[in-house]
Amino acid sequence: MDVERDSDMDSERDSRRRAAAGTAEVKRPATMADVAKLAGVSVPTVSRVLSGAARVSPLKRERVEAAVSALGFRPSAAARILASRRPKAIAVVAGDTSKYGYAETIRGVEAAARAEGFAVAIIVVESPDEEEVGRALRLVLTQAIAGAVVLKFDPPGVRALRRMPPDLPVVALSGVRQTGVRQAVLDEAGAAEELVSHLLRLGHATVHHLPVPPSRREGDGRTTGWRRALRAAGAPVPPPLAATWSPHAARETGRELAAETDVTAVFCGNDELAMGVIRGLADAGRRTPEDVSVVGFDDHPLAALWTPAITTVRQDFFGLGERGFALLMGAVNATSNRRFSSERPEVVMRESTAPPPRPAPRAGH
Amino acid sequence: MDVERDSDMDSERDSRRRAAAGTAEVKRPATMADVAKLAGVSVPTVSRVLSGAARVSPLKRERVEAAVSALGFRPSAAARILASRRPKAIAVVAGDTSKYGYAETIRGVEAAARAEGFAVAIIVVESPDEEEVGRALRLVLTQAIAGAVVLKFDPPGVRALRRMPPDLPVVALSGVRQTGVRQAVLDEAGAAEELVSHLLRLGHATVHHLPVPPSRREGDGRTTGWRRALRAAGAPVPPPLAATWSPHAARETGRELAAETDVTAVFCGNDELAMGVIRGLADAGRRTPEDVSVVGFDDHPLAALWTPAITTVRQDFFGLGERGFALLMGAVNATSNRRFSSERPEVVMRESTAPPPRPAPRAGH
DNA sequence: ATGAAAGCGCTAACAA
DNA sequence: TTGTTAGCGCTTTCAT
Repeated sequence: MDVERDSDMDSERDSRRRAAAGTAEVKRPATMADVAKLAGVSVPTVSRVLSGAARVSPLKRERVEAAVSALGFRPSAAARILASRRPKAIAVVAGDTSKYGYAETIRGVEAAARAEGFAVAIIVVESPDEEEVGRALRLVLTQAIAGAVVLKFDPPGVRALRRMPPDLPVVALSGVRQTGVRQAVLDEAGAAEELVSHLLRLGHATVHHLPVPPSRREGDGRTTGWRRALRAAGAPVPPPLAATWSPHAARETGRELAAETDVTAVFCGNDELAMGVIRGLADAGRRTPEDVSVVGFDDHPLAALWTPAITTVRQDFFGLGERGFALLMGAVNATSNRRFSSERPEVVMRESTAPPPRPAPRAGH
Repeated sequence: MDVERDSDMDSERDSRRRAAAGTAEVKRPATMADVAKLAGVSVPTVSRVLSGAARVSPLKRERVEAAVSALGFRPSAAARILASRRPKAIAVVAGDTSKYGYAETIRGVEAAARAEGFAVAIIVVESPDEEEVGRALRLVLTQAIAGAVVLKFDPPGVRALRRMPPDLPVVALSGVRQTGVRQAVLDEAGAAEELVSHLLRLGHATVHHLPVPPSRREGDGRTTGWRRALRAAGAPVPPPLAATWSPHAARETGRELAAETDVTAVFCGNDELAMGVIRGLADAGRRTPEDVSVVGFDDHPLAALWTPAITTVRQDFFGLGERGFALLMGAVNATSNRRFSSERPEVVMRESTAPPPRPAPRAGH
């Protein structure tokens, strides 16, 4: 393994820096009192300089700044929060952090938070079990935070949201509207309905649905929109396929679907599932979109690169995260009492959809 | 948009809960003193019950617990940290959070941290600019944290690491060994060398390289391993292609590569780039692996699903994150002075590699 | 504009 | 086992 050459001195350099910072005292980190003494001012004056709140004479300000850098002083976050009662961090509670939608949403929250000087603490809730949710919540509550954003994308998120203490400012992020809770949403149902309607208009007799694991018994917004589109068109509503987050399971599903020649269109709960289905279909010799149309959801960064490029719904997860943070700040600073923010995702037509191979019995209107 | 039915009462329920928690006082959150008074014990006893540190008589313990839940008491994290000097959070500093390797690494850190009761604060450093790095660092340092894990995957990470204060426990995570800093690594160079050697043994005269944007001038571990393999085999070392993180740019590169019939093998800095290259090659009518072999790096979850399934190197980013956290805890608790942890990623053979179309002029050794 | 005094809400020593 | 006494290192009145 290659070793960086320019860094051999790092540890030595560190200890030198450490010694320089120590100045008079032994090893205890410098406090504001140390700075005040060295600068010949009072502690509150140091505080004023550092927080920039009140006006301080240029002379003292200068001496304070000099003392700060001489001592390598860094204020204690804990003391600051305790005294001011204004934590500069929020928590994000999520069932996952790695999957595309989750990761992008968190990225959006983080970017918005960082712009306001807030850090974002991540707490994942792995399962909806009572115990696991409790553990996660306890972890959230032992942090010094101003509020929390809960990703209500899945059962763990739903459970966690339900158990958030009522006096902590909370914002829920999801695809389904819910009253009573401050929340930002993406109108998934509307977009799903539009996407499925498009398939129906292409002439498909119906559209099958492979959902992602739903956050609610009734199914999530995507499933709702799918059902709505079918009903509106008078098309039969086939039972949803077995929900999964795994593209590999979806590939298996695709192979099985290949045998059923009456399925000509599949609406997948997300793009990764669509990729799996397309691959499974191909394994079994059925082509997309010539034999079977397949659509996804989310506009995963690789959806446009897939063969064929996947028709999908672009979800602005990053923006969802940003809106969630904004809502939370409104609550934290009591600067706004907006409780709801919604955006409509946009259908993106690509190559994975086409009319069914043979005119379907009851073609679209 | 559909609205959840069971939640219409939420806000009303909340206010009821709030009122119940308020009991005697107005709206100030309950403190330990309140609990102590109600339970008829001293404040330290309450503390003992809550932290479980010292033994408390069953009677008092019970009364304390009753008081706690009656008041809906939750200890102040800030006060706790200030008094105990033991923050229960760490920071992760990263140039990105969404890309596969980053997201998985963070997930690993978070999981390990959560198991120890630590929260993970994410701070992203968007660019290596002096100013941006300073901003991010300031944000890190205004948090009450026990230490930090820095993802040294890119220039922002490298810069941030360099500027971490010497008295904060820090662990670097990367693919390249560096002395002087506590770090966990993946031996990317070794694995890359193995992968490229495999291509050479297949009969390719040389292997071209499309790097990800490197963290160092000399190139990262992947590039180093590639060069080493070529040199060891006496193969020519072509100039690396233009580095990028974008699969779409890689697609363009693939299209261009299609014109150069002497390139028969391409080693991509990660799987997403490999996907782009394969797609671009296909756009131009060249097939993988019949005409051109393409390999990636990381074992992205979609690499096995791609057509053709991509030969790559499986990187255990999650494990990297876990190891990083463990190293950090060793430093924080002064319980271990291990400073280095390395794992060797594993080559995964799949379908995107084959011998070159025509026997190359100087076939493998 | 500046300093003195008084906490913020908890944990850590210490004594009992 | 329990209570008393001191802080932890800041920010916030409140004088001046």
